[in-house]
Amino acid sequence: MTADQARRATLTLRATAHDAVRAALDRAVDTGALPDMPETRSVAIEVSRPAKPEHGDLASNLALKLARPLRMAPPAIATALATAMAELRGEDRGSAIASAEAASPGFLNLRFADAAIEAVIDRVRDEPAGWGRVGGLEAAGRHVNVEFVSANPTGPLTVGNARGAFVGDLLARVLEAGGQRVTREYYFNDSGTQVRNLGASILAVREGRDIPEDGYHGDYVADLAPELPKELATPRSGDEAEEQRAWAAGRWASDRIRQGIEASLAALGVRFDVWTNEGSLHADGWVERAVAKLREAGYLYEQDGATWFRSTAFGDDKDRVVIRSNGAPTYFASDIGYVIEKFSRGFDHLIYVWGADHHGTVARLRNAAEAMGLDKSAVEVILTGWVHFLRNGEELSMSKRAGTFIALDDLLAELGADAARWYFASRGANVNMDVDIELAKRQSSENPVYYAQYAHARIASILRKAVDTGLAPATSVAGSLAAEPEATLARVVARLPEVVEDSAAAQETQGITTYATELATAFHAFYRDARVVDPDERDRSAKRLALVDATRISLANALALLGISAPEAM
RNA sequence: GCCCCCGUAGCUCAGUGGACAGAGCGAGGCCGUCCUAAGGCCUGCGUCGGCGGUUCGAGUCCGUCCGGGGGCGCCA
Repeated sequence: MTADQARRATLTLRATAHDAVRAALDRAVDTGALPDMPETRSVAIEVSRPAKPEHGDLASNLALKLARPLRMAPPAIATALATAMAELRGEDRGSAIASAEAASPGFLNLRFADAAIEAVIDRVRDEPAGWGRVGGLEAAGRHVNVEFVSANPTGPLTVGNARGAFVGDLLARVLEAGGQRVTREYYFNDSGTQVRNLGASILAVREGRDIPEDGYHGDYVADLAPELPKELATPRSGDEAEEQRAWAAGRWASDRIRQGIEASLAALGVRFDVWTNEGSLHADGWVERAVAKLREAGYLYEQDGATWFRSTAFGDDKDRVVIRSNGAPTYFASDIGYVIEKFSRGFDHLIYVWGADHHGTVARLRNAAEAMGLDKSAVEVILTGWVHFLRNGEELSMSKRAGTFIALDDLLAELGADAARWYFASRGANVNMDVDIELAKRQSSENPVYYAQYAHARIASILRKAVDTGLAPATSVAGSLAAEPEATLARVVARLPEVVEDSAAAQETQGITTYATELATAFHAFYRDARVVDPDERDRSAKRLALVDATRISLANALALLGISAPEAM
C-alpha cells in the first residue's frame, strides 16, 4: 500500500471524492480548459448524495456555482471537469472514482470504483470497533462539557425530564463519535429553600400532621418518611431547633432522592462524570470571583439597593440582578460563577441542554461570559422542545409539588429504554411533541427500532447458520461488489462515517436513526434476493458472509452510538 | 406589546440552497418446500401554513401575515 493509498483508507469515500473534484478543477485551470480566476481557486467544493441512484454515488454542483463568476454555461464547465477527471484517472490507475459525467443542468456525477467500496467493506471487518468514528471535523479534539438534566433533588425524575436526559446523552455520544472529548455534568441544588420545604413535608408525614402548603405531596414523601433516621425523627424544643431539623431532614431526603435519580438515569443508560452542587460554587468562591470580574470590567452597577449586570450592553432587552437588595446572590450569579468554574477545568466548549422555558436566560448567560472576557461562542445552549404528555387524549398535569407527575421509571418500564431512546433520537431536539402514554405503549411494539434490531438479529442468525454449515466469511470481498444485490448493500454500509460526521457537525442524531433504517431496509432487500449460506457456492457464500458481517457491524455501531442494544436473536 | 421555537402525507416525524418532496404508522391487496414473516412487494396519500422577495435554482435563505407553543421576577 502506498502512502497515498494509506491516507485514502483513513478518509471517507466522500472526502476522497471531494479531493478528486478539487484535483480536477485545478487541472482544468492548469490546462486552460477553465479560466484562472480568483473564484476558481477559492470556491468551496461540495459533494452530496443524489436523490436518485442513477445519478451516481455522489454529485458535485461545482459547475452550477462557477457559472456566474466564470461567465460560462454550467454544462460546459461540468464537461471540462469531467474531462479533467478522466485525464487524472488515466494517470492514477488506483483512483477511487470510476467515472465522472456531466449531467444537466450542470451536475458532475461521480461513481466509485468497485475496488474502493470493497476496500471500505474489508476495513469495516478489520477494525470493527473504530468503524463509524470520525476525526476529521473542525471540532475534533476539543474538550466539551455537556450539562444536562440538572433537576434539583426534591423528587424523582419525571417524564418531563426524559427529553433532556436523552437529548443530552445522545448529544454527548455523537460528539464523542466525532472525535471530541466529552464530560457529562449534572448540576443540582440541595441547599435552597425547597430542600427545607421537602424536609418539613417529611417530618409532617412522619408525625401525622398535614403537609404544609408549600410542601411536597408525592408518594415518595410518604415512602421516605418511615426511613428517616432516629435523630431527625425526634422533635426538638424551640422554633429554631425545629427549623434546623427541617433543614437536616431535607438534606437527608435530598441525598436519598439524588441517589434515586442517579439510578433512574443509569436505567436509561445515562451516566454522568461530574455532579456539581450549586452550594459548592459559593463555598469555593467561584460566584465571588465571577462578580469581581464583572465589576472590574465595568459591567456592574448599584440600583435600588441591588447589584445589576449591564446585560443590555450586549443586546439583552434588560439588565439583570446579580446580588439582591437583601445581599443574597441570584441564581444568575451562581450561573456565571459556574461558567468560570467550568472553564477553569480546561474545557474548550460548554454546552447546556435546557428546556425551552429557559430560553429567556440564554442571552444573559452568554453576555456575562463575554463581559468576563470569555469567548461567547464557546458557551452554547441547546433548548429542548416541549413534550406534552397525554393519557388517552387528556393532558397530564405534571406538578412535582402536588405529586401528580409520572415518574420516569414508570414510563421506561412501559416503553423500554431502546424504544424510548429511538423515539427521542429520531426527532430534532427543539421540536415540540405530544406523547400520548397509552398510544406510545401500544405503538412501542411497532417502534422502528425493532426493524433495525431485527435486521441485526437476522444477520446474527445467518452467521450462526454459516458456522453450522462449515462456511466462514472471506477475508476480503474483493471482486464481489460489481454485481447486484451486493453493490447496493455495500454502498449503504460504507456510508456510516459520513452520517456520523454530519451528525456530529450538526449536533443531531436524527440522521443516525434514518441511516439505521435505510441500512436495515437495504439488508432485508439483500436477504430477499441473495442466498447467503449456500454449500454449493462456497466462494460466493464466503464473500456474501463477509459483506453481511460488515452490515452487522455497521448496524451495531450505529445503534451503539444511540445507546441502543443490537440483539443476537429476537 | 417584545423575544424565542415550531407549522411538510390521515397520524408521528425526516429532509447539508440543487435534478420528479421522503420514512414509519394507519388503509387496501399480494408473497410460505428456502439463512428469523418483528420480513418482502404493490396501491392510494401532499396548495411543504399564506403572500411577497433574493437566487440559474427555495420545503430549505430574507421580509411580512396567519396558526400552535414557550418566555418576558431582586423565583429556580
